Amino acid sequence: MAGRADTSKTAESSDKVSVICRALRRAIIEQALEPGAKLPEDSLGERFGVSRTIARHALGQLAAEGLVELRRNRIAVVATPSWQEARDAFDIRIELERLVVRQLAGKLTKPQIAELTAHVDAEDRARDGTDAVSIRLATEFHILLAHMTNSPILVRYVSEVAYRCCLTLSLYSRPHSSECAINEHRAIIAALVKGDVDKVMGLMHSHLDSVATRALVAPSPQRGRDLLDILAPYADEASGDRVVKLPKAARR
Amino acid sequence: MAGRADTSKTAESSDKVSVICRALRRAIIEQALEPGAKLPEDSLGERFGVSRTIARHALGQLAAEGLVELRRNRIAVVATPSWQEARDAFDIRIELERLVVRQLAGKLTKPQIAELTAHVDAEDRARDGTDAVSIRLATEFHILLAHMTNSPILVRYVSEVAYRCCLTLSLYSRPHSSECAINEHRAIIAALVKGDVDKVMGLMHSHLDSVATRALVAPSPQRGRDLLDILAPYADEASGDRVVKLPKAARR
DNA sequence: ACAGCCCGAACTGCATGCAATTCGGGCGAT
DNA sequence: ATCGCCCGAATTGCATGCAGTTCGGGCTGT
Repeated sequence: MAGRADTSKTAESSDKVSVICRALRRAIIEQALEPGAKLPEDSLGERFGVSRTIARHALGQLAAEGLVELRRNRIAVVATPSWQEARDAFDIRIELERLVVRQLAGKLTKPQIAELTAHVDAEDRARDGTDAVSIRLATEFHILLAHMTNSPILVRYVSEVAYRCCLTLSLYSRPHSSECAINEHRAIIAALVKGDVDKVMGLMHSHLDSVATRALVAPSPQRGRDLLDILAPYADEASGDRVVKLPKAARR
Repeated sequence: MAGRADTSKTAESSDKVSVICRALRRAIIEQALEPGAKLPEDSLGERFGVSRTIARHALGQLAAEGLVELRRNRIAVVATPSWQEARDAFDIRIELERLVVRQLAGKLTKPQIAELTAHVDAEDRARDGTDAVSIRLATEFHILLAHMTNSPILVRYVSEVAYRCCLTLSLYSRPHSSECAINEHRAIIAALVKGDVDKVMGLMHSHLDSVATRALVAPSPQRGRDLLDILAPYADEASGDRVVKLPKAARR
């Protein structure tokens, strides 16, 4: 009822493909796979005991979700969103999740409330564990909320954009100090139960916004890591003076 | 500048696959392919001059977008969203497009304004043409707006959800009386140029909302077309009295 | 040393082939 | 007649094979 099995109708063709997708998604949001990590089809196929065809199909799905970047004739890599894209993703996420809580306010059933509080408790318990797990749990809290709207489309979009945000956090955030404040999750649950629509929408907004602004620390001139962009301002003067050599270390 | 080529980084692996995707998307939103239409892999491959592998991959992508439904070991079909899903899609769309115009208000460049008005003029000119074309143009107007935000993610989501809405219109709408009022498009452009954020957000909201409510005419007891649901209320009394026969015509 | 070229290895793009499953029509039983 | 079963055709699920492209390291010339 409350938490559905999710394999229902959200694409995810057969089984093997979706298994790989799930595994990779999880690896990505737990930062076991960093942005830019290579994902050769054979390796994936070998690791998961399937042929390249299937691995390839899975990569296609993940690319459609924006988690993976596919370049023709080149090895697929974990997506490396630009800072601007990260900010855009958070903006979208804010709107979508406001919609979620708007639909949910005052409509939660007892078992749903129990499930949510149980999840937050789990988040609490995981505080001593690795960052990876707590990040995943924090994200899953939001996805759990989306599930409760019973709107598959909303679930899909919230999930996707939440994953993307996770991805960007691993790029642009500091050691993410317990990033998704657990107390804010509790506050959201409380406001949802109380049925105060405006309050809960405000809470969700500030919750996400604070995560975004705390994490996405300004266009940070250096962290941009895209060689071309970094060099752009110097390009004009390149003729006048010799630029520092970048023989090999600069690649990749 | 204004209207980008879009083949940039939004997944869409190589070429052949994305060609098929685009063709099918278009066929779907122009209602050449109705919801429920079968999409066998071989036929597609044959039609587009590729192997089943590629056709299959394309179907996977479209399924990820929610335009196609994939069932294990069964022929893929054009998605048939439930009425509730249609309503949900419109709700999401409203939020997303409000975000679009919020970002755009007062920020449009001259050439962008020209492009928009040119598009609306094209919509006007197409009024005598087939419904299919005018529906497509109306949808493309919204996607064009999204493009101008320069946010690939927003473009992707707005496009997807707009296509989905198109799909549902072909299911639940009446002959859609020039459904996406062209004048409302003009009004939106005007408000965007004027830079009145609240006004334009309101306009977009009511524009989409009116399309939604005018088209999605209530849960309409009959139009539901899912035999099982229709019969559900009668199931209890089935033992007492013979139900009208439904030998073969009832199927599909 | 250093840059540039070159060639083998690695990898992707795609088609094809085979096994498993579903579909659909005809045939026999009721 | 109608229902149910059964079997061939259609179709999917997946692996493999081959051709074309990219990658990366060593070699050569300067």
